[in-house]
Amino acid sequence: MKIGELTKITKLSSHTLRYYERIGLLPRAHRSSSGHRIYDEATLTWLEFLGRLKATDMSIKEMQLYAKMRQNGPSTELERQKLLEHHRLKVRIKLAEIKTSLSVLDCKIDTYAESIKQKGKTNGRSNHK
Amino acid sequence: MKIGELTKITKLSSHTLRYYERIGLLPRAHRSSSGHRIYDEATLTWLEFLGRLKATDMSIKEMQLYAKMRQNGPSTELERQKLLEHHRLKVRIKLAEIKTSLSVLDCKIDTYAESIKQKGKTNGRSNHK
DNA sequence: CTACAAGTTAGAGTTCACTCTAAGTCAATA
DNA sequence: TATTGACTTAGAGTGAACTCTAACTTGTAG
Repeated sequence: MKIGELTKITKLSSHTLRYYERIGLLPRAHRSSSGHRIYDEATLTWLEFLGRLKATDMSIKEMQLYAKMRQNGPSTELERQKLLEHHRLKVRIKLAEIKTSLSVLDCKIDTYAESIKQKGKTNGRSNHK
Repeated sequence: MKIGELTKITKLSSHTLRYYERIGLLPRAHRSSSGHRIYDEATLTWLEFLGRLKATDMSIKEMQLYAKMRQNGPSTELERQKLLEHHRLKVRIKLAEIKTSLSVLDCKIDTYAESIKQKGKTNGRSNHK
């Protein structure tokens, strides 16, 4: 498939896709006779996985490292596993942090709800005319 | 308390604390006779809450809006509640996304574990000498 | 009294992750 | 044949959130 089709599937701009290739997140795509990039299914699968890493806030630098190891074949599998385990740990910590913050948010919202309800009551009494 | 003490408690640099004041995330701190900033408990509490917003990836722009409403007193409580509810929704979505990605990560790590175990077996057989 | 650590300001610099521009090529349609 | 639109490249520009610099003043320990 051509770059335009891939932008539709991945919601990444063609600029971004070319940028990813430039910095080594994507392997150099095959070119058509006219020099246009031709992508295959494997690239799509890889982009989907990159999306997961991005969704969990992995930095481009770390993704580049992972991508490079992947290019270097099966001998890097143990390293790759370790990189992902390390990342997973950070994500778990972040997840716990978000959960805590979310309950603080819940609490704050409840406080506002209480306060606003209270104001309503007061206004009700004082605005009787 | 002075800025140095606050940096130790909040783990934010004095640069950042002054930056926050400059952009309106923190109200202008009282100054000592010599012009040094003097912070009170309320500022610390507010910084802790800002930390929760930051931990859930609220942008500085949105925090500025919230901070401004806060400065404008109780009449903005309903607006503030709505802002937080809107933010909470985004956080919940992000949380779900992270959970999904985390299980993809688990799966990938398992795949590596399997593959490496398999390699171990093969080597064990072929390296019997 | 002298160091020196900690504070002040305005404003410049950095990093990240894109995002866009300019100038050009190529493929398909009216 | 002319135009339209998708593609190519190298490289410049952007916005977010800090982070640091320079030049200066102030507070405290020896």
